[in-house]
Amino acid sequence: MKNEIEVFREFAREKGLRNTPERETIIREIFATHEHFDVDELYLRLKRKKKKISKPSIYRLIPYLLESNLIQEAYFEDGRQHYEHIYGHKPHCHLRCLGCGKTIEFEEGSLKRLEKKLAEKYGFTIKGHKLEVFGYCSKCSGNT
Amino acid sequence: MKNEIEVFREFAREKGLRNTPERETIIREIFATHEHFDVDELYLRLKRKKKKISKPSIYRLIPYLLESNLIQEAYFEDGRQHYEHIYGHKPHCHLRCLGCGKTIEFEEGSLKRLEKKLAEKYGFTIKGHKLEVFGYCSKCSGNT
DNA sequence: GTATGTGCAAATCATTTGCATTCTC
DNA sequence: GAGAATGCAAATGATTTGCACATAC
Repeated sequence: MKNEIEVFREFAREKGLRNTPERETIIREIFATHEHFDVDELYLRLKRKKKKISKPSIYRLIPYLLESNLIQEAYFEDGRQHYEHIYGHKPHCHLRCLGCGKTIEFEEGSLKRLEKKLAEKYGFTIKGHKLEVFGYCSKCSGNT
Repeated sequence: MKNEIEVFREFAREKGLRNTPERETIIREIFATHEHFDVDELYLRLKRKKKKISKPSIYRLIPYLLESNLIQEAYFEDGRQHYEHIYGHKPHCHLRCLGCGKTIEFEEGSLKRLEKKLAEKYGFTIKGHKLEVFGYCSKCSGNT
């Protein structure tokens, strides 16, 4: 299987975009951990590693990463959009604690069937879904 | 069944908040149509009806409307959070067209079972879920 | 009477944009 | 060499906050 850098190179070639060391650095950092990220966090991670990448470069890259399905939006919180890398991962949903923010990923096969059903019923071409379940984890239960 | 105004009055009393004509006007306007709304849209709707309500008053009320389960977040789009009133409605999910923004609401009973399963497996107290399915409607299919 | 809510104007903060320079293809 | 991408600084725009005045309880 191609790795994420190769995927982006190919995507860029097909789209007439250019590949740059900055873009490869950003992509490598995104895939370096399993963590979700927001732009500011990612920027700081890069800064800590002495990579001189500006925030606008990150912001300008994100639409392409979404389009090439390397990442997807995970959730919007505290006024910031959070993303996660999905290339090479099974599709999954999120269970989030409203107290401490802890996030658990889980798979849910039944949504495939649901997508098919909706496609037929409403004539949609389905591109994806986003399911978030929220509540309080065992530690936070009772605090609210 | 109590109406939305009564629900808020009771919520306010229990919380030690105050009820004001401005707040009732906002709540009435939210429930006046079935449409989803964002703060700016709601503000303009009120303005059109010659109601002098400021945006900060809307922003300050929203957390309480969420807490009292009169509204919930629907989706985040174009840099703005969109809400919908849910009091008196069955829980539902959204099917959104990435092309024209058209939104269809549908019910999905299987998520109740999923919630129960997650609660047991991870020890969570589940408060709710948000499922969005996206794709292209029949009109927009093929344009992308 | 007191604490809370309101409107206004100003502040904040994530994201976007203009622009001169640099770099890919 | 032309068109894209970069970094910087400035602009944008949603949301929040400070404050003086008004008002609900």
